[in-house]
Amino acid sequence: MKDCTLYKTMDIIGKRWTLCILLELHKGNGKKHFNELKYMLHSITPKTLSTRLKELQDHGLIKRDVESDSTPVRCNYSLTESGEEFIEIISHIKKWGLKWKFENEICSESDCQKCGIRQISDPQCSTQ
Amino acid sequence: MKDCTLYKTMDIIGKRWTLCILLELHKGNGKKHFNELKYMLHSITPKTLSTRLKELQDHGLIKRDVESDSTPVRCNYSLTESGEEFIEIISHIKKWGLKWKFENEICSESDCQKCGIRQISDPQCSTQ
DNA sequence: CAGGATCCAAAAGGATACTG
DNA sequence: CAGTATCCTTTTGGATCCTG
Repeated sequence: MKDCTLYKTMDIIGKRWTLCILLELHKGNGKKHFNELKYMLHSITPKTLSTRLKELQDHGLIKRDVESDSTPVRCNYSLTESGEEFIEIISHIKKWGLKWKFENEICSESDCQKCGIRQISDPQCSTQ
Repeated sequence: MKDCTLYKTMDIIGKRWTLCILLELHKGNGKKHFNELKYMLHSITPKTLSTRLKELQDHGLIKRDVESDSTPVRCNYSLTESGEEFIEIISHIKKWGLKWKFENEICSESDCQKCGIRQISDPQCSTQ
């Protein structure tokens, strides 16, 4: 049971802050620095952020680019292709949550400003 | 951030064993007893199983029916409509996991006998 | 700026025994 | 049979300080 694709996947994306980080990277223009992420996810500690970023890199959902010509060092984090595709799953979860009343006044909006995920409006798999 | 539909939903379904339980209920004919589940998820403890079942009931994904004419008491657990629909999300997660190589030899099969989820074969949202 | 190191608190979950 | 109670281990993540 534990070596099933599903559970492997859930082990990666089921952890606290992971979805927040993916969404934060999805919302922006595509690149964010460490402290920028720390600021957006205002109650995350650097240790936890660092851990999550490393996990997501290891599993190929995000990538880390160092600006070579900057002092001090700056690192750009962005979603990879698999990371972007994962956002679709998050959309489905949101759609399900909205349908079955796991909602609040903000996420009931079709385009939630907080989580940056646009609600899927048709029954097909929109690529939003 | 924390009161978003997404995070509420993830709080419910992101916990260890939860997906296993939903899948176990999905695989069967629709009804399973407590000890039956405990046996299928062989390393789960009754405490954890009890906790998860209660959570899932509270959130409406499963229902619990007591067989009134039995001694000792027997309880049937089964998926509700929202629970069944959630299985579709699990299918999407599996599809994503397979595409991006979070796989093993078993779950690579289009119909995984272990997790009971048939891989979605077309790009649309199959209701499997 | 981007983290690593250390210490600590809280929570989740397992083992085992017991009960209506 | 279907859990509950108790105890305990492991995991997780937060706080804080430090560094290349």
